[in-house]
Amino acid sequence: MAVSKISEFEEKEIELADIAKALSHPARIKILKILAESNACMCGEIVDLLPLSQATVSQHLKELKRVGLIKGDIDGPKVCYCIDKKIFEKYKKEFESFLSGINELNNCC
Amino acid sequence: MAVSKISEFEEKEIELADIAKALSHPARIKILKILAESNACMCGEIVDLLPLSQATVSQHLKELKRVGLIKGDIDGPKVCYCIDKKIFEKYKKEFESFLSGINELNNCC
DNA sequence: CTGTTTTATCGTATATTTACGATATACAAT
DNA sequence: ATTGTATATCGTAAATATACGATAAAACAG
Repeated sequence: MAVSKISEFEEKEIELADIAKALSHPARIKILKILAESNACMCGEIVDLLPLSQATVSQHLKELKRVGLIKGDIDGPKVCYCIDKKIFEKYKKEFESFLSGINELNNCC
Repeated sequence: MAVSKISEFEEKEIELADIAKALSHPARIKILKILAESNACMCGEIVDLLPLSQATVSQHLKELKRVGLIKGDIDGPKVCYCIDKKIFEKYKKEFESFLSGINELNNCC
């Protein structure tokens, strides 16, 4: 049991769910805010702004990288993370299109 | 270990992550689409449109109910599910506001 | 009351996520 | 070469999510 059935859904549904999954932890929401609103971008700076260990923050950064929302530029021994504008914009549009589609409802109750 | 640190984040970040979590499975994306685009709303009808068992679909409906995105009106032995327009609209706005805020970036790399 | 239909919940197995310490790696400076 | 700094990865423990069969509960039909 608990064999994943995700592959039995449509590509679009899987993608939307995957983007949502990347945003489904407050640490990852906060990381995106930090990258957007402050000048902080080094992994270490982000760690200092979160109530989590360096290893755990690194894992959250990896999840954001997995879906492409952020990318990391190596700068000597450090890594400068930033939002991938292009991919972020693409996902933002897809998500908003989904949400707007849901809003034109024919509610039966 | 694996003691949750979620309570150490800000209320807004927790809420956004929680909405995203509710949308983080293709079955739940599809359920919302079904409720919006078709006349189906009974639990049984939804089950017939998904590649999952009745018990599993019921669990996914419960998760969507948990955050308030849908509600279920009891109709005899059946339950008619529908999107809670008010809460959906509220969350939609919060999410879009978050996404737009991220878009005005001061990228350092 | 009995049987049928519909949905929720329980119990359970497995998979995935979250979290961290320890360690490895990669580079810069001395 | 050695030392220090920054980050990723490994190993592991605990928590949560996913999935389903079986069963319970609720409401109606006959």
